[in-house]
This record gives sequence, C-alpha cells and structure tokens, in this order.
Amino acid sequence: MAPLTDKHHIARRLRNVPIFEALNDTLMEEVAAAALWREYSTGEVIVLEGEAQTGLYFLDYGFVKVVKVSASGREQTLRILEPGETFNEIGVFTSRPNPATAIALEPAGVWLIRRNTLTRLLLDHPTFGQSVMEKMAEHMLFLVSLVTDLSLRPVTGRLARLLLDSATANVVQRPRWFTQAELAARLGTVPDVIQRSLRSLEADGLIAVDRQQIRILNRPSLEELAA
Amino acid sequence: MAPLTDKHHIARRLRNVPIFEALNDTLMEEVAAAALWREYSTGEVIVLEGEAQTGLYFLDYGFVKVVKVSASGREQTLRILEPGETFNEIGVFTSRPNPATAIALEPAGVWLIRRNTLTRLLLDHPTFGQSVMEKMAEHMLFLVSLVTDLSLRPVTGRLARLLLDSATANVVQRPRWFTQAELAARLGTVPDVIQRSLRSLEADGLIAVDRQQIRILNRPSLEELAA
DNA sequence: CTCGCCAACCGACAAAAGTCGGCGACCCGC
DNA sequence: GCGGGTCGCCGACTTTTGTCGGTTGGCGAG
Repeated sequence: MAPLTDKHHIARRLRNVPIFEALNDTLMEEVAAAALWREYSTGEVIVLEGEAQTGLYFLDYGFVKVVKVSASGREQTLRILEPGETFNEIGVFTSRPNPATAIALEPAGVWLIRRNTLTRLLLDHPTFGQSVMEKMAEHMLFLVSLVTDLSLRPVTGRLARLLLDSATANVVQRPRWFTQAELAARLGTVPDVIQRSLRSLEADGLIAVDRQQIRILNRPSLEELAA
Repeated sequence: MAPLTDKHHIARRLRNVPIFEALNDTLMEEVAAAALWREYSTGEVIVLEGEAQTGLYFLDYGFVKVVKVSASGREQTLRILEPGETFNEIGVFTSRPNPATAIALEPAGVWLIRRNTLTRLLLDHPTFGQSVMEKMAEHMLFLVSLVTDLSLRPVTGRLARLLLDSATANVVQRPRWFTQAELAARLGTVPDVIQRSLRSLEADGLIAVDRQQIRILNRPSLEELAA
C-alpha cells in the first residue's frame, strides 16, 4: 500500500499511455502528484457495485475484471482490463452509483485520479477529452458486440469467437485465473455448459485443451462457427 | 427533404437540449448553419451498419430505433431514441465502421453535425465535451444493464422490468410500432415467447393487455418478478 | 365497404441452456 | 508427504427458449 515509486517515474509511466499523451510534462507531474496509488492482492475488490464513485482508475500492473453478480450468484463479466487501461468511466462521469464491481485477478497496482483533478484536466486540455471519448466509444463498441452475441449467438459460437480473438499464433495462453468458470462468466453462461462446449469442439478436432493453454487446430471451421 | 426551418429557429431549438447548453448564441448559429437537415419516413434507414460514419445525429422529431440484425434474420434493439437525443457517437468517435443500423419508427427529422464541426466544437468548448461524455456514460450504463439482463434474467423478468420502466401511472401506451415483435427485439428474444410471457402475466392478473395499451394491475408482484 | 395484410394467437414439438449429484485429479499450503 | 479445496469432468434430468404450421381478427388501403 506504500507509494514506493517516485513521482517522476510515475509521470513518465503515465505519459506512455495514449490517453494521457495530450498533457505536457509539468501538468503530468501535477497529475502524478495528485493521483493516489493503491495496490491490491488477488481477489481483492477495487470498486464495489453500489458505491458512489469518485475517480478514474488507471491500471498500472496486473489484471482486473469488472463483473455484475445476480441474486442467484451467477456472474457476468463486463470487461477484462489489461495494464494501461482506465476504468470506472461510468462512475466518474455520471452521478449514479457505480453499476459494477472491479476485482483484481492477480496482484495489481492502480492510480486513482480523483474527480476534481480529472475535471480540471478535461477543461484545460480538450484533446485529452477527445482521447477519453474515443476510449469510451471503443468500450461502447465492445458492449454492443457483447449484447448482440448474448442475444443472437449460441454459446459455442461465442466461445469460438472468444478463442479466435484471444489467440496468438493459434494458441490461447491460460493464466491461473483463466478457469472455465471465468470463461463462463465472460460468455454469459455457466461452467458446465462451457465444459460441454469445449469438449465438443475438442471432439471435432477444432481445438486442443489443456490446463495451461488452448490450441486452435482448425481455424477455418472455428471461424465458421463464430460467424 | 427540404430545409424548411430557418436557421435561427434551429439554433433556438438545439439550444434547449442539455447537451448543447454550453455553447453561446453566435456559435450555436454557426453550428445550425453547418448542420444538415434530413427527414425520413417510417421504416427508412438513417444509418446503415457497416458504413463509415461521418457525423453526430441529433433527433429533432419522431422516434428511431437502433438495431443489429443476425444472419438468421433476428433483430436485437440496442436503443430507442426520443426527440432531443443524439446518436452515432460510436461512429463519430472511432474510426471503425458503424456497428449498427438506425431506422425511423415513424416520420422523423434529424440534424447531422459533421465530424469537422463537432471536433471544432469540442476543442473550443470543453464543457460541451463534458456533457457529451456524460451522455455517453449514461448510454454505457444502459448497455451494461442490457448485458446483465440478457445473461442473468429470464424473459419474463426482463419483460416485467421493461413494463415497469416504461409505464406512466401504471399504463404503458402502445404507439402503432410498439408490436410484440419490437418488444421481442428489445428484450433479446422472439415474438412467440413474448406472447406466451404476456399471456401468462395476464393469466396471473398482473397486467391487462390490449392493442393500444398495457395496464399494470399488480405492481408489487411485477416488481418482484423484475427484481 | 371490402379485400388483403400483418399482428396476434395457439398448441405441439425441438433444441439449447441450466441444474444436480457425485467423482477424480491436481495444486497449494501446512 | 499429507490433506483439503478447487477445478474439471460426467451423465441424467428439468426448464427455458426457440421453432413451426396454421388460424383468427382488426386495421388500413383502395
């Protein structure tokens, strides 16, 4: 929880992120000075659904998932964040209580830029605002495709597409937290269904599954399923 | 298709919309002068999925739906627009092709503010940018709740919630275009299922359905279903 | 006024998704 | 090296959703 890193280092680091590139050096240091540094361990809650939210989060290291939980305990993942991305745009730009919960998937460090600081930045640097809007538009695009997938595509199709999208050289690496349960939460279903789906894809020779990775064996057929 | 309305009138009209309130009079007239006026009749396509999009649309009168269509012909409604709202944020803030189709549900008139104009406005008036971001955040909120509804809630629950949300004094008015098919598209299912759902709610005495309106008879029970 | 169209209605069926109980294997911490 | 917990696995079953074929009836266009 201690702010180990010195502020110059922070400023340089933030500066490398596209969203902040509009800001000049002195201002950037000011931001860095005003930002709060927080670290979380695996499974810890970063923001909780229902809280009134006060700032924009910037993920420095680690992975974070944003989820909604139903009354019956089922989980729907809204977003997986990689280092360099920002989150809590909704909490910070509307007055409503935060709509979802953010949880660290592995040890993670974030910068919290409070609303006041953010507002000032936006007023002083319109180009910064433009990159924020662009980011938001891209996130909306993602949500739109999630909606249409959920309503128009069967589970196997969604799974196929996710595998294709997250594969590098036909291999999807699986960090420890990339379990079938997480996969299910991302695709809007339950672990059992995912297991059946994976097994059936494997039986058809389209993929090979093991604990550490999933290999794509027959890309064309998989693409057809995802179409 | 003719720009009947004079530009002063337009400027005044646009000015009443929260999103434009940050702009001063002279600038507003400039915007109005640069905006393109378009009218559409029922069922006409305003923007088509896949087109590269060039401007932000402002809906002056009429109703518009934004939809995605699947290969099999099923439709998912992403948004219903009322007069005064803007759309095509995704098309204008990202370089990607437009992700969805906008269709007029009844005769509609829109203002099209081209990207250049918009960019200039955003650079000159940071507070304008803030209201745009707020609008986008609210739209994201809507998409988030759509996602969680689709993945975590059964059809009847979604239907119950939609009825509750769109009722005024326990009555949901049904314009001509508010058919079961449209209802189905909004809730991510098919007309037949909606019909069953409506009939079962009616059988339980929770609602009364006819062609022009749906009345809520037992709000508490309906709210329980929607929870 | 009448004709034709489209929304609504219905029952029976098919398929997809979700649930449950229990089993085995692996990994982690002790 | 042992024990416990989690993840994955599996088969059988239930529920929900989607599909199909065909009928009815109201509304608008002519």
